[in-house]
Amino acid sequence: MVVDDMTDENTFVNNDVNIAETDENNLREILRVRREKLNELKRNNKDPFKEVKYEVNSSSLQIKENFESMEGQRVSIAGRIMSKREMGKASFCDIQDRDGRIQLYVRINEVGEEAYEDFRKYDIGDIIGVEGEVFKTKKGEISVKIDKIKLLAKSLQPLPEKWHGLRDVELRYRQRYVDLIVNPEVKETFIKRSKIIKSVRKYLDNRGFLEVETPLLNPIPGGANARPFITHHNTLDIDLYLRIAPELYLKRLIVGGLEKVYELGRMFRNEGMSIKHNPEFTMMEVYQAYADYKDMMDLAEGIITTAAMEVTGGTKIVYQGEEIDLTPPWNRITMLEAVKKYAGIDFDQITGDEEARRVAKERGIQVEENAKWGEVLNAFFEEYVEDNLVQPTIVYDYPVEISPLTKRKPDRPELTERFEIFIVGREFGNAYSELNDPIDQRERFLDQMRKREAGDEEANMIDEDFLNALEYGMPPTGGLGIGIDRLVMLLTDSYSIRDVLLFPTMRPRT
RNA sequence: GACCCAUUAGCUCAGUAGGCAGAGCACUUGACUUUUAAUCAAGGUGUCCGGCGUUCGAAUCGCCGAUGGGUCACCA
Repeated sequence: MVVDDMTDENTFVNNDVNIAETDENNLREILRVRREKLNELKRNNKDPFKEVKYEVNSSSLQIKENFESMEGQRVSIAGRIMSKREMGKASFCDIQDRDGRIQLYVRINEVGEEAYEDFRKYDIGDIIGVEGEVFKTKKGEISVKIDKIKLLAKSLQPLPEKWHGLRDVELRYRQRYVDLIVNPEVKETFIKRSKIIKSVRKYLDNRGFLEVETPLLNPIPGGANARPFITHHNTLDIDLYLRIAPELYLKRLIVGGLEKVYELGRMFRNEGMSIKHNPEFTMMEVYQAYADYKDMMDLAEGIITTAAMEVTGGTKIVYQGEEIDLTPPWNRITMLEAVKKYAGIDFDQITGDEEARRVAKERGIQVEENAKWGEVLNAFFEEYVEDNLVQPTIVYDYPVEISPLTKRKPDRPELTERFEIFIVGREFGNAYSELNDPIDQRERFLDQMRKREAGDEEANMIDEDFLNALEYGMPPTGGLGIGIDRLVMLLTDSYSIRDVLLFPTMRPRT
């Protein structure tokens, strides 16, 4: 908007905080006082919200790290007031910028009487820009002796207590902005998250993988067993699903000849929430033509250990009190061996679905009435094995029944060339030699369809276009998916997925 | 979805046997020109998550509900 001749802007702008909106009379004392301060600033033509820019030439960290060379130099910095210690005609306060905190020394002689009186009214939480000289106090704290100070934004809400910070988990998730202001370790976690994602991208980019973007809005959700979110497009008048996995699109690109592709992005699954599950989460999937699942094992180790190195400086980490050694190579064990080891049952000796179900019944393992051999094997794996896989372990050769998109082992068609990565008893990745036989893929889809008709809402739907793509010929291909949120949890020692999501899904407050 | 736990001042938390609702920080006023959880003096905090009930009397006991957390189930 362009307004000419705005000689008296008070004609256009209500100078006071909107009383009707804030219902000032009903505000608590602590909130009312700050609004009154703002109104007074406006009356004195010092409305901080009219400031548009502040020239900053240093930061708290820069000053602290380079004190020797910067002592006595003038700097211009800005940040949020986090504490104040007033002593009459001189004061100390700490401001916080993106790098941390630094102490300011504000003296009436330096800033002048009017500015000093204004400063005394500034609140913890206000944002200021200051200029002054770098020095060290008697007690040895690196500080800035201020001679110019400007209020850049007024904080109308009091910050949480300086000592305990914000502890209320619900408030921390709902008002992450406050959490970030007062809990430094939260900021640290999200900086690490960003580094991990950068590291994964860099690792793949350096190896010639092409980052691509495939649709989030899918006519047919595929690539995983999960219930999707449904939405509607008005112009096309069709329901669309939010993607549950990018797999089928990425494999179309392999058919198209891109050969080495990956996508790192948000997935959506309309399922339960827990410390490990959020309805939207981030996953990386990578596909490489002419490679197999063994290649994907090496790739997975490389991606994860490189991220660990970049974020923690090593490959030995501690997660929730447990020492984890990510140094490759990781343990590798077949699912059959693992079940034999931890459950004491050799599924190689069990022939047929019926016998498998009988063994499950004996052990009190719940399986579907018509569960197949492979499904029973998987049930045993989940019940007996997973929790034991604390150190990084690659479990491979999964049964075909639970792997509808995976190539069979040439010598054992009831098994597939698939593996999952387990660390601290949790799944971190899933990979396989991709099924590229369109005839077999159609059979697998039909099998999934039968499960769907039997009431399994998570079973795959038939994706005819994907089958069509396979019919053009997809080279032998290795694919790998890594749950990024879980990786971030592992490398930041976070207990809950909500601690690595800036804005976790919450029920709206009424 | 089931079960368990939590909800008290802006924040962090006490609270009782069912009997006037508390502390620290923050805030207000005053003192203080090198403090750092600054200090000193004085001062006001409130839908005790909501509703219903029991009771002379409920923050406290009961029931229903809300939100969050945890465990389990499903999943990555």
